[in-house]
Amino acid sequence: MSPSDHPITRRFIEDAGNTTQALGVGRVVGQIFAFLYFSEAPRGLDDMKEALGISKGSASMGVRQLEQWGAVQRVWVKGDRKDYYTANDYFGQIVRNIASDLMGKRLAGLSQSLDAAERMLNDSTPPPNNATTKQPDNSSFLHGRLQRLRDFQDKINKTWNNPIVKMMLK
Amino acid sequence: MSPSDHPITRRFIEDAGNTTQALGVGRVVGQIFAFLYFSEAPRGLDDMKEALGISKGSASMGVRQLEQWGAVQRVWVKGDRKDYYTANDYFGQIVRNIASDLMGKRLAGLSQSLDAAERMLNDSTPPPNNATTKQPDNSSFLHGRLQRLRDFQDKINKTWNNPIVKMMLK
DNA sequence: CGTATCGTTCAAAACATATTGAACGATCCA
DNA sequence: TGGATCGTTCAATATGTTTTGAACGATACG
Repeated sequence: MSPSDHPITRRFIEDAGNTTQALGVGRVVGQIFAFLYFSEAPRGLDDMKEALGISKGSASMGVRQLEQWGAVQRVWVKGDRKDYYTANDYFGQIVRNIASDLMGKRLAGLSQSLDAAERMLNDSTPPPNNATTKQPDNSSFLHGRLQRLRDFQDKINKTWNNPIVKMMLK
Repeated sequence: MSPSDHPITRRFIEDAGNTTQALGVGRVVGQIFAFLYFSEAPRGLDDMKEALGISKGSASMGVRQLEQWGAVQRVWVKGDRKDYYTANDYFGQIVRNIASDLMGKRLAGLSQSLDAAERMLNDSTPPPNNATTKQPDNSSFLHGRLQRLRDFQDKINKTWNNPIVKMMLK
């Protein structure tokens, strides 16, 4: 009995697929997770392939993604050399992992851009007492905006790492 | 002087575009916001069109999206009947607005699916003392999984509405 | 060994989404 | 009122992403 046969679980599989797609992570990822989540017994690539109507390649890539996020766990079934998987239900941890993965690089990128900006501004800043240098655009405005960005970056990091927040999601 | 001419701001415009694209919200949205964020003076659709190399239609749609999220504000420039815009820098509020918009519908969808599931399960549950009814799949397993989903839903809502979290992002 | 059965890879194709731009209605001004 | 200048819309198109599936290497087993 496959979850994709049951009208209830079929709907959740659909929902999960739409959600992961909206997150920019591909629809099959969500589908596979939901399929496993509603499977009592572990499942292999061929089960997913058949139940969800996807290719074996998709199943392989999707399940690997899920594994990297700790959303899914590989289990050994003795006497069988296929890979079998089950879904984790520590949603809080999974969400944190995914968010870290998706947000992390982006915050690092922002940090780099801010550093680069600061460097360029310092290099091109004229000696303070040289009054003749033209200042074509209002560079104090730019400084202010960059500062606001730094503040925001800090706040995000602090909120994300806040123990209370961690606990609430755990 | 347009932000898109400045090497520093040009980079932020690029970053912002990539970020919003990754969020599944379209690249121009981020580009427009960064452009406005680094413009001291208000800007009109034609400014965006020229500075970012996008069509007027894109500028119109993107700026409207930003307006709905409270990320951008319309300002009147007297003697000109064009629409001008400036960027807000209450990032915390903006993030909350966007997250509510993107997450809200999805959580509502989950809620509906859970309700529907519960209804279907109740309808098809046999009278407790009728021992002859077949129970083809382990329905207690399904119940458990649905319950875990409900718990998760609750936790997300509570965390999101928690005053501490609100304050940290404000 | 040779064969069968896995999971993985990646170029090509299918698909989905964002962007364009011409047409349009609204508004302003002479 | 007529013409000019806005912003908006939406079908067509361009762009980008996901999915497929044949080819492949690895491993188990007779």
